[in-house]
Amino acid sequence: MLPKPLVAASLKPIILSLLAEGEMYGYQIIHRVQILSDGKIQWSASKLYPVLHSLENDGLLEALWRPSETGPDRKYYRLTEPGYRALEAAKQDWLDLNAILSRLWGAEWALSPSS
Amino acid sequence: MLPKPLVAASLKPIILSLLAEGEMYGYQIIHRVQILSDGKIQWSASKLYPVLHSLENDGLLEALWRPSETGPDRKYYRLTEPGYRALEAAKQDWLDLNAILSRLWGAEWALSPSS
DNA sequence: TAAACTATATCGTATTCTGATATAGACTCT
DNA sequence: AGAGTCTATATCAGAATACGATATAGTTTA
Repeated sequence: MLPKPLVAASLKPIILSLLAEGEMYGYQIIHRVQILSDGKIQWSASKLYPVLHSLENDGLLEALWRPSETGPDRKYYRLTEPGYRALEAAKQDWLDLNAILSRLWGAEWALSPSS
Repeated sequence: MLPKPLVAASLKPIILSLLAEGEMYGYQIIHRVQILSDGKIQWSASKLYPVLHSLENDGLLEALWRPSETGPDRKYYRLTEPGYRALEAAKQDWLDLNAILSRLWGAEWALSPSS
């Protein structure tokens, strides 16, 4: 399990990244992140849903209800155009911070993205 | 300026890293971080001091007052042995998170630390 | 002697987080 | 049919955290 501040810092970037790959619903995101992170990140529903609502409110996501074949309806989210731009900005922030840390932790920490 | 959650996530790791290079006092840390980050991270005194106290309380830092030639006394901090270990743990956490993000953002984001 | 700068410290509000709880559809079992 | 479980979204209230404002105080400048 990663420390709380790291989990908090990666929350929005990860949501945006997952949705950039295709639409997903809340529970699905939680399970996907659990797998993706080898269990190092575990989001609760009460953590995820308010963030989804706030991203939707900011116009970065849009939601659509779809029926499930095996349970209650699901609310699928997908990225809007501003959402894609926010994702690029988030990547750049991460790049900036890694650059700062690489000044402290040495060259082997430096990322060299093609962008 | 980096987003608030990223600043929060990097706060303790950066403090530990700076002090691993030698003892420093609060104001000095604030100025150093400002330079180090090209202004992308700007800590206020009211943000830094409580964190220094909490790290000291956790036994990761120890403090010693020294006179200044040009103003009020300064409280210098240095890493304790647990502090050095906490720094290594923080680096590992960062490494883990970058690995997770690299699964989303592609191979060019992967760090290959010698560790 | 007053203003400006350095330096540490803390308070009280504001914000953010999250465990607990609510709602509800579908499925299983007896 | 009723009870229990699982999936799924949603919200609230207390807890934890963040931070602007403010306080204290020594030194320097004017």
